[in-house]
Amino acid sequence: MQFSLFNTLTRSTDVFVPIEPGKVSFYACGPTVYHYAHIGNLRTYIFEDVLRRALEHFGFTVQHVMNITDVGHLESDADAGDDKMALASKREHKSPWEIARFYEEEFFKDCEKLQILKPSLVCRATEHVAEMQEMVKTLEEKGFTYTVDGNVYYRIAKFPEYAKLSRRNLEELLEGARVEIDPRKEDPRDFVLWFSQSKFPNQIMKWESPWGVGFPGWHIECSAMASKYLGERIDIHAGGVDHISVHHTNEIAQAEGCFEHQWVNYWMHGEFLVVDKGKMAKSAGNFLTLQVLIDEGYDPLHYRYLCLGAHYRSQLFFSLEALAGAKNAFEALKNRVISWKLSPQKGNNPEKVSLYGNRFWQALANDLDMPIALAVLWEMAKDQTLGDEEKLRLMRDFDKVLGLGVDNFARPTLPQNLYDLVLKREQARADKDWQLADTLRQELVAQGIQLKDTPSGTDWYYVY
RNA sequence: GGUGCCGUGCCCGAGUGGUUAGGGAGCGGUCUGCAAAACCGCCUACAUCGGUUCAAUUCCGAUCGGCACCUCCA
Repeated sequence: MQFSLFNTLTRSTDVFVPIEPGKVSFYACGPTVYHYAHIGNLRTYIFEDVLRRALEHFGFTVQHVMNITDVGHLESDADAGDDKMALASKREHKSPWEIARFYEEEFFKDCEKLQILKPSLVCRATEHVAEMQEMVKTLEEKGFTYTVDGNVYYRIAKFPEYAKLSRRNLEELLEGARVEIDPRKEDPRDFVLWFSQSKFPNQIMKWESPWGVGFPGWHIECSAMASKYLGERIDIHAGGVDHISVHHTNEIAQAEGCFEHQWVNYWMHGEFLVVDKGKMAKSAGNFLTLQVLIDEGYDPLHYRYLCLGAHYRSQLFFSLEALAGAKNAFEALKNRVISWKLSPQKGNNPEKVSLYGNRFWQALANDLDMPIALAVLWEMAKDQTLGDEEKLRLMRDFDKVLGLGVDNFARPTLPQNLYDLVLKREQARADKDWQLADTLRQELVAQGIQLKDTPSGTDWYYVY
């Protein structure tokens, strides 16, 4: 099966061919850890997780590296009132390092709840400042930089392919520049590799450097760490669409300036989660964390399921109504799977089984077309010519990329007092005391337990 | 202001030049002691206006609307 992916670099869906047969080097831009991740951020990590799982299914050994940006935005004098968490942390008298570590841990807790596989390797920017400085030095030696007042700038003019990923022309960038221009720059489009003269004079995180005491520019960490762990040639580099025109463009300029050859073969970008007022952002009002959804009574996997329903390159319109729909679908699917587990009919339809398997994986192989894959999954689940055992086998296979935790789906065990009620009602039914039976059922419903009378006995499940 | 993407039924969301994915919600039926689940059926679509075509939701153009990027940002 040919596995194809949409490559931002070529703007086309290309057959994936790794540099080294059977192996994939995969770098995913990680979180900036001075705040909780919001569900928009998490959508991107779910996309990357599906990508990684799909690669593994198709037989590749994936070396998945993710950075933690724990420097760069931790100025002690953040824009007043803008970053509530930073202010809160300040009140708690935590250092930037403590803040960073705290949110890094929170981030991975969220990922775990969403069943996002942990990267093979996680690297922190603060622990790789030396590597970044080395890269800046190399760029300096090759003439890609200039230094003014201790700030080292990347000279865009020296890298003609600068716009190859964003496909913007440089004049447009100039015209569009709406931010204040650093007068030290030769060209407004140049960017900083090392700051010794920050616009944030109270920066707490500082390092010695050949250019002065300061801190690295926003983009150098990814170039330096990705290259350190994955080499000078990388198969896949992924992130959010917002990174195309600045962050990844600058990463390319840095890395390819150093190596003098193509750095990354496939660039992949996940689209945004959007809400009424636009993309989810840190402005108050549309900033939802996973915990908020949990507090609203949702399982993190409901959110994962919601994300799986949309293609990663399409914006997803988030609403609680949409999430509720995902929740209902997920719970219904879960209950089906549990019923397959409880009374597995063998079934004997190997042709159909392999057909469904092929269609599902074919969809994934077509640039991770998860919406189509889910449609195949539902068709399979409702196919009465398949046995439960066959369906379960397919679901377990599909779950390798869905990551919904099919193996964990189980009929809940009831607390003794509720189980006693179930038994009591069964006795009432046997006695044909329908009134008592219905009363008992209502009591259980009030406790969130829905009963299901079947020819082989009474079954139960939680209603959410 | 510049650039790009998008506008699908109550909601989320695929897709295709002609036979209308999938899920959720709703409605009706079968089943059930009654339910629930399941199954069957129904219900709402392709922003607007032109054009190309035997035929357009699908191609082209315009308009309106939304979003994103150009600036830290998933």
